[in-house]
Amino acid sequence: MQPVYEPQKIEVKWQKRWTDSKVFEVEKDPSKPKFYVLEMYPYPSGKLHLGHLRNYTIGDTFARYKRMKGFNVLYPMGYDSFGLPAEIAAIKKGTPPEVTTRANIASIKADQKRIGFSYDWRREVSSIEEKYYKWNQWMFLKMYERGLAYRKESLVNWCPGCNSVLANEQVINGKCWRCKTDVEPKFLSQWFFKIREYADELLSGLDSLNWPEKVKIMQRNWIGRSEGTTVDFQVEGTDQTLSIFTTRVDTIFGVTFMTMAAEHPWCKDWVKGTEYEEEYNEFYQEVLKQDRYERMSEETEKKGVFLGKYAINPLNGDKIPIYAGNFVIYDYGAGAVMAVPAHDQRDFEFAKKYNIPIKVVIQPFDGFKLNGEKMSRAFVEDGILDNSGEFSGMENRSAIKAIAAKLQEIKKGGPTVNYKIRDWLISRQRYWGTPIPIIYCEKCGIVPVPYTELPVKLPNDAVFGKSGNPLEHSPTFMNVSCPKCGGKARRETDTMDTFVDSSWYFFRYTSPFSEDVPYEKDDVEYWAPVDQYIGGIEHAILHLLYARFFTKVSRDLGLHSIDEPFKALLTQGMINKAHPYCEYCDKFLPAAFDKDGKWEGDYDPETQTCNTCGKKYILKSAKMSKSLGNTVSPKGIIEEFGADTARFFMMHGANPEKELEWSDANCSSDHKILTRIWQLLTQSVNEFREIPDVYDEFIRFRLNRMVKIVTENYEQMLIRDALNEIISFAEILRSYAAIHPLKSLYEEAKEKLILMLAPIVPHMCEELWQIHGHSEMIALASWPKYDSELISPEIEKHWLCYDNVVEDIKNIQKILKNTAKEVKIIIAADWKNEFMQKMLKEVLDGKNFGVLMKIAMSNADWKPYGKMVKGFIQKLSRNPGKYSVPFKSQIDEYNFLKENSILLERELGMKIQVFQEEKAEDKKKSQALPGKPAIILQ
RNA sequence: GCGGGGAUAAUCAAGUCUGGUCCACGAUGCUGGACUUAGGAUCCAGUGCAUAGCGCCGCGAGGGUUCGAAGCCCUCUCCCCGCACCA
Repeated sequence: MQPVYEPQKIEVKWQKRWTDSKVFEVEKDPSKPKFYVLEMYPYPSGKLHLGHLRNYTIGDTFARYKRMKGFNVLYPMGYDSFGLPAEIAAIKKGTPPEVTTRANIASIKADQKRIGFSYDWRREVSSIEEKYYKWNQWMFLKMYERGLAYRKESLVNWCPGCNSVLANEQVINGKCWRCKTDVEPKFLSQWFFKIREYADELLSGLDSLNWPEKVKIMQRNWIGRSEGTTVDFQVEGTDQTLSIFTTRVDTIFGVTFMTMAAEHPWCKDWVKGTEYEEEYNEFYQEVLKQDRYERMSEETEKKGVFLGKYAINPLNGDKIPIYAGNFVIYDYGAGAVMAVPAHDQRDFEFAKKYNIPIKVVIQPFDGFKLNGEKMSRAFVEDGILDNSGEFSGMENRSAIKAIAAKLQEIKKGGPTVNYKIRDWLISRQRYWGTPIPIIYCEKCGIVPVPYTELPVKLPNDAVFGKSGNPLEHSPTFMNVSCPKCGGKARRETDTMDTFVDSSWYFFRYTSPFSEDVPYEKDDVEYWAPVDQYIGGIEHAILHLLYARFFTKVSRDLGLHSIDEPFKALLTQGMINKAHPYCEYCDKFLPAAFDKDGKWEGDYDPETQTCNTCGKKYILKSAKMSKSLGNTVSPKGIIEEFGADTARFFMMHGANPEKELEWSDANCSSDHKILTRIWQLLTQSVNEFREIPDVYDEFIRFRLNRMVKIVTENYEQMLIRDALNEIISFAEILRSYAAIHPLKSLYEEAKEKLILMLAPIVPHMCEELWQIHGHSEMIALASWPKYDSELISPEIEKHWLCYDNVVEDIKNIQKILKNTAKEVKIIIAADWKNEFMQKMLKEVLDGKNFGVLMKIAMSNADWKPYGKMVKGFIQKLSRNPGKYSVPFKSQIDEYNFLKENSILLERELGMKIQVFQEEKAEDKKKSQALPGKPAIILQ
């Protein structure tokens, strides 16, 4: 009896066998090629969602494929388990963060196991474990020793929602990346990692990576390398020098004022006790109050106040007034800019507002002379230097180099490279993170915790819900004695950004049990770098930049010799779902239910109307989100159809990098497809053939072609394309099964089909593999090879010709309403074959109609068919690509179709006769072309 | 504003790099049929127009290159994403 497809049963069974037999547990083995597949480890927020399911299914499919290809595959999983949500839960519900977190990990892990991912679970890493975060602290101390970790007071991003500061990378459009609250500027003393020190290498390293270009561009822009010149402006009456950065040093003779960031500490000093103090203070307060990102917007009016000081232009000695302005960024460059109103639009507007002179120093190439007083906007294009001392008359591009050289010569600056990226602020005023291993001693100041005292553990007596960091309310944590002098001291209460945790976890996987070092060098150097990393685009800058930085730092600490952590990166597409959208209100209509399950959405599903305006809504693709209420739970799919269907849907819906549209209909149809394949592969064939048949050749051709295409697609992670090829071969195999197949070939085809599917639907394939008599698991079976001789372009052409004949016959049958019972196939005359082959060459050679006719008519064999020849040449020259000659000669074509007429009869259920044109009598015979025989239905 | 990616049949979506059996993969939906008491089950077929097949139309709009364009080039329209006073 044919076994029934029972996913719930077989899936759990095979999951247990995989665990029991430890098939996915790997050790380093220098004799085998390694492959490291990794998905971004999740924040355990409770439940696995479809995005996770997709991410891990992509990775698991690829890992399983690489394993079958003979690689020693490292494929681990872990949890990015520190972070704010657990702490918020502690404040709201009183449950300690650790309890919430561990419960969430257990829940998400159970879901992952039920889907059957092939992780080496022994290597699980969780950042909340002391044995893990100890090494965060160790790294911090190493970086502190090297000056790569430092504490500084500066203007930072404060998120009132999280009650903590954020790194620049974590501020998206002025809002917190996590909770979307508007961030505020604050002056605070905080810990930083000196990522700028590595800016150049982080930039150049991108070139070697097999990453999406988009992500590389985003990182390049973020790092923001800019070549320019530093110019030292002495501040008159002080010993201070403003070393400003400019990319337009060619305009230096046109500087008529300087602008400082209002926050710059010098501003306050300069105005102290002067007539400018009051005005400045007012201005400063206004700037501070302004929303930081509103202030940055280009529309905001440019404002400033004079500070009562002057700077000296190092090249011409001009005395230039210094202003504080609201548009200068404090932590880019020197926090001050030289202003050239004639050649910079922003400076121009500022100068107009405050009546500052406009001095033209670059004149257009076209000879038109600009006049500073009459200009209505700045002239920012290239031109010839004017009013610029010894540089006047120079073309401005070359003047940049000349002036920079001059500045260098007189020791007032010179060529400089500047970066937009700022150091990584890692302090967080939160409990649930890695404590920063620093002690503040009343006498000794900042004292690092000795290595022997690591880890600095999180205390159990922290109180949640009070204002500020819970660690401040833990006396056992706070109060310590100084490791140096033994005196009274207190601990740093800031914890580290959780992005520190995720910056090296991929190395820990390679060496999860090491105790004296973060990871063993041997292990890392065997397994790393990650060969294929898979995750969301949202980390294009954040995690992917920090991890690269950490890799370079740890390399320089001698921990390993790897430059880049992730060789190849795949960013998976979003998951969307068609959702009600009101065109009149111009918004998506959220779905919602109240506590008792009563409908509370913004639309009426019965009448398909919008609740606001009452008009009909349309369905539009929307990103799955809690706020729209259009999420789908993987659990539901697994309960209804099984894990393999869930996986199959994820892989079949779209290629990994593309957006995937969720649809219930597609999901159940995918389950049908799987069930059909199961039936095909488990049905018994009653009668086999002994004698080979032409159809066997066709099957052999399609089988080998399928293996080739599928292999190539898997290799490029085009899993959907691979799957489509598999499905279409399954249909061919079904028709083969129906015609008493050759036993050996049929079995071979079935097994290869199972092998091709195994990475995607592993449980079903293990079961099928066993049903086919294998005692070894398919998880470790080897990937089949294909015979490229069987899929030569020539053979492909032959079968294409066959397909065309079938299609043509079906076409005519359709028109005749299936009344014909017999088919005559007439193969084009031999001269036509030769004619087409030769003339095709001439046409592609670019000869025109007249010449072609002359050539053809000079051939005695073709001359008798003058009229026909003319028609052919006309057709040929219109589009030669449409005509190909699949067979060497008429007789080859005849034999091929004659042999395959049995197949045609089977496929079409009609009697087939094949003739040569020369021996046929029907009028239509003249229509026959090589590879396209004339067809007559009767 | 700058940078990147798109627009393909009723819908989702492949093909675009490397122009030529593309009368555009695959799936959904729809239509018809088979099996049926019935089916939202299963299976088969069809799904631009024309037609005893070889033709025509068609890949956002318009133009161009070519023997030949969904693909290459130019112009335009619209959509998405990232950055955004960076001196």
